[in-house]
Amino acid sequence: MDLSNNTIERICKIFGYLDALEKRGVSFVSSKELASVTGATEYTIRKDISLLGCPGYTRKGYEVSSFKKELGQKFNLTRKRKAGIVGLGRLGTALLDYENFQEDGFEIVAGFDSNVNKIERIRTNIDVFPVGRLEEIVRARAIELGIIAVPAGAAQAVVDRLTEAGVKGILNFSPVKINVPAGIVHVDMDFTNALRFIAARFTMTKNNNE
Amino acid sequence: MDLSNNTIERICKIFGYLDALEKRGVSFVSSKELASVTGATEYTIRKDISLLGCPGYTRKGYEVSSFKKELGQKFNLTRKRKAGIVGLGRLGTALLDYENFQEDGFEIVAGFDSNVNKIERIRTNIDVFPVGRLEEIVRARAIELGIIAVPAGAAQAVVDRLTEAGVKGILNFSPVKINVPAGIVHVDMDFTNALRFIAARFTMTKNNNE
DNA sequence: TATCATCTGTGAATAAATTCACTAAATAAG
DNA sequence: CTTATTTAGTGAATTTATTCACAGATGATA
Repeated sequence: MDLSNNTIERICKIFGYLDALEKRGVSFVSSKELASVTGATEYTIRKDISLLGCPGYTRKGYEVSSFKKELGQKFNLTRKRKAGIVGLGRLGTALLDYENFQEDGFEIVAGFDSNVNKIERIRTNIDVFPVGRLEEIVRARAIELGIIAVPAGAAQAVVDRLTEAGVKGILNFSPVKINVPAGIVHVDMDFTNALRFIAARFTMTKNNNE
Repeated sequence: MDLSNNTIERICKIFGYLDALEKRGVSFVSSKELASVTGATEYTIRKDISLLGCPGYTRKGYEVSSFKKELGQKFNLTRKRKAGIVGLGRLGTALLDYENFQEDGFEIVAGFDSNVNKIERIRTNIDVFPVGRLEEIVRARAIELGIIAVPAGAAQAVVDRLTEAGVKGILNFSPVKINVPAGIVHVDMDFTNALRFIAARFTMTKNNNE
């Protein structure tokens, strides 16, 4: 199977939506509804789903719980993934206790910071360590995902250490481009860049009379 | 001018990189270097830039400061944009003091929360208000960008109020799909979905023997 | 000064992604 | 029971995005 990033992104959104539908007790969902959730068209959604080989039912749509289950299996979204957060500033500590991670199949099993005093002051249920113990803890706890919330200047060094220690994916909140070895998946969450994108789109929008 | 989202995204990344180069005193940058920063190829970068009509110089590349200046003008990235944050939980308060916003042309001029007690406890230099005063403050301070950091259930109502009050762009940190009126630009920053995307890509990666 | 290497710019070619147009099936309505 | 409506599935057509191939330019080198 060789799916494009766009397709995978849509499927991930769909998975989250199916989860919400399931909790609400909804049993079927149409490609049209999924289209509106993902921002794609119903054609694209049906193409995506047909690539996965999941069945839909005429005049009903896709059966929520079995569809979700199948996506979970196909993309290994059922098993809990262990993650560690490096950098426990304002953002890092906020992420430590971000409830949605825990609810949605991800488990934060460690936090790291270079400032030992800060570590002692942090009040959280999650174990926090000095960054010197990063490799040790990543290995010991089989951490698969690294979440980077350190300042820009420290990001690449953290990436190198995380990947060296065996992390397979990285979610990067630092506002710099990071280099990861081949085979390591990473996603950048650059807040400033997102705001810039929005501002840039202002100027592209019709009837823009600023 | 009619640029694709992909192009605008690359341009935004380039703008940020140019800013960093300028601070380092670098005067020229090649399409190859910009390609590695954005994750695109040098061909794509040159196409993007040629769409904008910015000049490059043979055997030198693009002149950093004039290129940055021109991008700033074309996309209105020079003027400071005012933003407000709604929802002052862990994440919202972290964003209130996120230094990079201030450095990069965005100014957080207000925070809002529904919990009045919480508002009194928050220690920050930014003015915080009960969410009841949202429309009033958005209008009074000419806030253009809304940053949403409220729980999922409250997100759509906040979107409606922000857009009604005249906000032109929204950065959504809540993990639900929001509906915005036509003409309003928005970007979703769904952390859980980003982790899901990474996990899903694990299964697509070659030599994946988990 | 002649040659070489490098870098942009861009039309053409290719590849990728999306949309269309239509079929088939199943439920609902009359 | 018949007809209309809704919904998935999918090959073909279209559109969009990327890459290629190469011309043109300029600084470096010998």
